[in-house]
Amino acid sequence: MTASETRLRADAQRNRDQIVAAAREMFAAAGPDVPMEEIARAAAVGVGTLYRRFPDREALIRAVARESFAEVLADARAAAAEEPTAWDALVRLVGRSHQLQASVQLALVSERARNILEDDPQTAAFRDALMAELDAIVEAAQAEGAIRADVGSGDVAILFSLVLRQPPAVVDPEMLAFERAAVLMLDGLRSRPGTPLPGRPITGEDLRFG
Amino acid sequence: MTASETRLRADAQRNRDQIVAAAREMFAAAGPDVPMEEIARAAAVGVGTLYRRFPDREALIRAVARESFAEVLADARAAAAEEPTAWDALVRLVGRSHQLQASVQLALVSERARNILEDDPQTAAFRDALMAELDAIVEAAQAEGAIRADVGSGDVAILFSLVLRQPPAVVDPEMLAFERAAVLMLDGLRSRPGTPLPGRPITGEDLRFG
Amino acid sequence: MTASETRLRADAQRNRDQIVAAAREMFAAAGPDVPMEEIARAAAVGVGTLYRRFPDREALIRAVARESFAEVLADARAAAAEEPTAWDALVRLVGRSHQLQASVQLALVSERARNILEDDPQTAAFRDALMAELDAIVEAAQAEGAIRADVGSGDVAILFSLVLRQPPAVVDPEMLAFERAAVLMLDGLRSRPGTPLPGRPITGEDLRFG
Amino acid sequence: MTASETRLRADAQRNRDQIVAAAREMFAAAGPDVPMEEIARAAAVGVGTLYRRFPDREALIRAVARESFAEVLADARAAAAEEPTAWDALVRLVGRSHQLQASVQLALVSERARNILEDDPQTAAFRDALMAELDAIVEAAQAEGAIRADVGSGDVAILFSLVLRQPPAVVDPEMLAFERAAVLMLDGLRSRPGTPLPGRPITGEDLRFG
DNA sequence: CATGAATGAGAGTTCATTCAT
DNA sequence: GATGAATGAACTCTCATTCAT
Repeated sequence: MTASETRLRADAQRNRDQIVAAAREMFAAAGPDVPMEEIARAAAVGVGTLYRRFPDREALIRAVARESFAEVLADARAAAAEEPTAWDALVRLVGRSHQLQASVQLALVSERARNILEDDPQTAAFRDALMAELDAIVEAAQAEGAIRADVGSGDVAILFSLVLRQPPAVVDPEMLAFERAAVLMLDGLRSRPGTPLPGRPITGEDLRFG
Repeated sequence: MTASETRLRADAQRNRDQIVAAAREMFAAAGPDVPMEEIARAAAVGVGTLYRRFPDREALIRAVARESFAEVLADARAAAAEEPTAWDALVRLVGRSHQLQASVQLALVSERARNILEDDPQTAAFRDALMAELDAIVEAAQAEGAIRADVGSGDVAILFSLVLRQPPAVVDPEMLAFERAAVLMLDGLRSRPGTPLPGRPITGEDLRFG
Repeated sequence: MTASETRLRADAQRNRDQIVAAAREMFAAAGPDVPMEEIARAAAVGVGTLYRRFPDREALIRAVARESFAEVLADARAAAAEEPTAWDALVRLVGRSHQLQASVQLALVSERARNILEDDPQTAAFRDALMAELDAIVEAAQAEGAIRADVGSGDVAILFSLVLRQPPAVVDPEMLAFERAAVLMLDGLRSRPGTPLPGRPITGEDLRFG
Repeated sequence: MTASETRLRADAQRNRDQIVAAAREMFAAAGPDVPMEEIARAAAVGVGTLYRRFPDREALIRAVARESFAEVLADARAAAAEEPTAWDALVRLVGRSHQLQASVQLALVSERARNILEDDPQTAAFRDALMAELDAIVEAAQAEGAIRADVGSGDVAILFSLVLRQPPAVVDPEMLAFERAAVLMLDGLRSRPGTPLPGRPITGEDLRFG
């Protein structure tokens, strides 16, 4: 999708997609240090092919992050457009946990990945767009009176990032533990006489730098 | 302190302590894969000494986890004993975030560490004791009418584990972002007409197995 | 031009020529191990094309060496025919340093290339013809009384090969360092009461085998 | 011998020496790209040991070059001190061809090695000392009337570097081909009505930079 | 006991060569 | 015929672990 990437041959494109998909899963499952060879195997290609497409691990991480971010962004826009209220949009976004994981993993959890993505303009662009979307939703939700006025979109983003991290996998999914946690967090955001918060609302801007 | 470890000579004990302390910091800072040699260097001992005390990396991880868990457990007991209400005890526990991090990191975040600790009876014992303590606190808080009745101590543990993970380090600490998130979560637990939760309360028992 | 190479289509021939020319430059500049892909790129063809024409690196090395030797041979013949004295022919040959480099590089400096060329009859034929030419020139120069009688054409060839190797590139070309070295060596060959030489004259024959 | 290298344990020192010796031979025989594993095998150590002592190939190249240069320098000083005339000292130096090879190989022939050594202050220091020694010898030889006045020590260094390069190995050593070439070159330097040289004498200074 | 040297397996990366388009 | 994609072997370098000093 980059300007600098000319159209690939059909089979090459298929391989590329398989690689990114495999990497995405393996990064989510085992962190950004999984052996390249395993990623290649999972994508059913040789290592050489992987390296032809992505000069090094960093390039692959960037590619995965971009794709993930793009999906999340699309999701956020769809939620804002389709849900009747901003609050409903927020609820829907949290519900997407599974799809958000890979990106959140990479973007926020791993030290290494963070450093890499920090310098990637494309990722930065996606993140900015995503924060802009969230800004709008949060503001609208506050106008609706649905969530407390003393939080900013940065606060919401952080809460989201917390619930959406790779679940410890220690809990039986049938137990809906994370769904419950999400509801509890949303309830904490609700517009009601709550405990006063320390500091000042965290904005999207506040999350821009490390 | 293990039964299997006979009393060490004073200097040997000092070495052991330095090693665990160094390992704890480095695990927290750089994950459970930091080179053993670096840990040794940080502890000002040779690798040989490290290996004499801990036969392999797993043993070291277990030792660090045990120590961290022991501190958290002591903390929880102190909170229960010293705070006027169970709710205050909960608030105090969340506030301890910084001290909890290392253990939570190891115990919950890293896939690898999780697998190792899963089979360690000592760690299991600490975890059980900790969950028992939390059970009591949560129950008392519910009796006080401080938190909603439809949550279990497992729900609370999960919420805690979420806020206590290694913070993304992307946010200026002056901004108090994590303190704010903690308050929002606690507010979600408050006894008030909240959104109905899916599933059933998660108990401490529910967290026992993967 | 080989018997085994049937006449190529015009464009194929152009490709072949570009490849050899590119290889020649890159071998001279970066040794006989330059990536095949880079040679292909420099020749503005795909690797596949390169491999269609030259089954492997050795074949390409041979082709470059043959072409270079052919040029040197032509040069030597022209010098012998056109210069008034044999001595002048020798001087002119040394002066050709630049054009000789690529071939000398490949033929004499790189261990690997030497081994490859050793078994190539075409290269051997060129070398033999070249030595024959040099034989004649040296003999004539001795008859002229221009150079000492106690050297053979093999001695002269070795001296030439020394000055003609890839210059260390450490010296400013404006300084004429290699031109000066060439003159000094030629002066050493001059017919004058010189230091007696050890051993016996080296002939062209003597250089035939490794 | 570096200030930064604390005294090694006896066995470690022995290994280190074996490694440098092995590397020296293999570099001379097969260029600066020989597989590290082969060097290790030749030195009868594991690769790990090699890498513990020399963090990467460049460090090893530097070590070999330093050692070689040091020997050459000692040799030059001894020659200047022990030989009756400066001319004899020059003759003796050229005769050392075999011992000079490795250093000359590394320092002057391989593009790669040159780049590495260019930035190494120790190597630079050795080279400067060596050039100073040669300066003195050449000047003395000119005062003796033994060599022509229109050459500088840089000219002599270049001539030396030419004869001392790795001999093509194509010639039977019994034939004394290189000894003969050396004599021819020395004869070219002799003080006699010779061909006028182009440019101006090359000094040691002139060789300092690329 | 402590130390740090040595080992060797394995991960990342490059490139010659083959082959589908 | 030409192209550039894919493969896999080879090489460099790192690090857990063992062992001589």
